[in-house]
Amino acid sequence: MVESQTRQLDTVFHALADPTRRQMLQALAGGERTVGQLAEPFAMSLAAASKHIKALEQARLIRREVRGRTHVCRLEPAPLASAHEWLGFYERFWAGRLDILEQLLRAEAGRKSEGEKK
Amino acid sequence: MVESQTRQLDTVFHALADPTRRQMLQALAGGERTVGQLAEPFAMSLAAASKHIKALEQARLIRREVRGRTHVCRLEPAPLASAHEWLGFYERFWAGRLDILEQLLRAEAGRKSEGEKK
DNA sequence: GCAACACTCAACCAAATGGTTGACTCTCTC
DNA sequence: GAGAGAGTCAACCATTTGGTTGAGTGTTGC
Repeated sequence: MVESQTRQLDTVFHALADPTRRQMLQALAGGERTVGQLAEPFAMSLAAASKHIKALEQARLIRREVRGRTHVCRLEPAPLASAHEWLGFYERFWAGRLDILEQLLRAEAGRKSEGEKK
Repeated sequence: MVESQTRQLDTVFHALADPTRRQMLQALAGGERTVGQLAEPFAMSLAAASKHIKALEQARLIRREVRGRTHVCRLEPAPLASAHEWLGFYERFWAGRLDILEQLLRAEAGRKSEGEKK
């Protein structure tokens, strides 16, 4: 299950590594879109766009509902949350420096106000 | 510059899409590591591991300092922060639902405790 | 100064990626 | 029911990726 989580991150980060797919996600942030609508902004064949959409689908970043002859896609945010959480682990490395700075400032402030017991 | 940011996200997400490279980052979260130390846990040649390290370096996720014959790597968190921030845009999509759920629960609780003014 | 060490580099290979085109399957509309 | 529309599928192609091995480059230590 750690294994499967690893694979999930593999496919999610791989899906996010392509600018076309990231743009598609941003389009979907505006609401449901058909395959045709998602493909339209790009200078590539519909088949190529369809492959990108499939990659997003396999990463479970989107879900597809077939309505008649059109396929409507919508954002499925859970894997994005996982990726966000994974990155959050490293937050201390870019925020941590601020924390250390803060500690130093507190210590400095503490030394200045020494003796004045609350 | 939007262009360059896009490319940066490309390389960062691509670097993160590989489990070997993610493990290397986690090792580096524990502090500085040499190329040999980073490569050691993996059942692959040093040359292969070196390529992974170069991928991390090109994504600016790590920095390398040459000390004599050893190359010491350390985490460079800024691009992780960018990726985290990019994902953060979608937070409303997974947090929003929880908000709605929360509202429903509150409404439910409110209905149950109707009349019992605090 | 020479052998071992810590790596990188280059050439090579198989598999995956990202694109194309053409044929095919449904579905809708007239 | 025939044609147009929406989209997938399969075959193909060039490029990239992720690995290998073997040789090469500095550095260190005896």
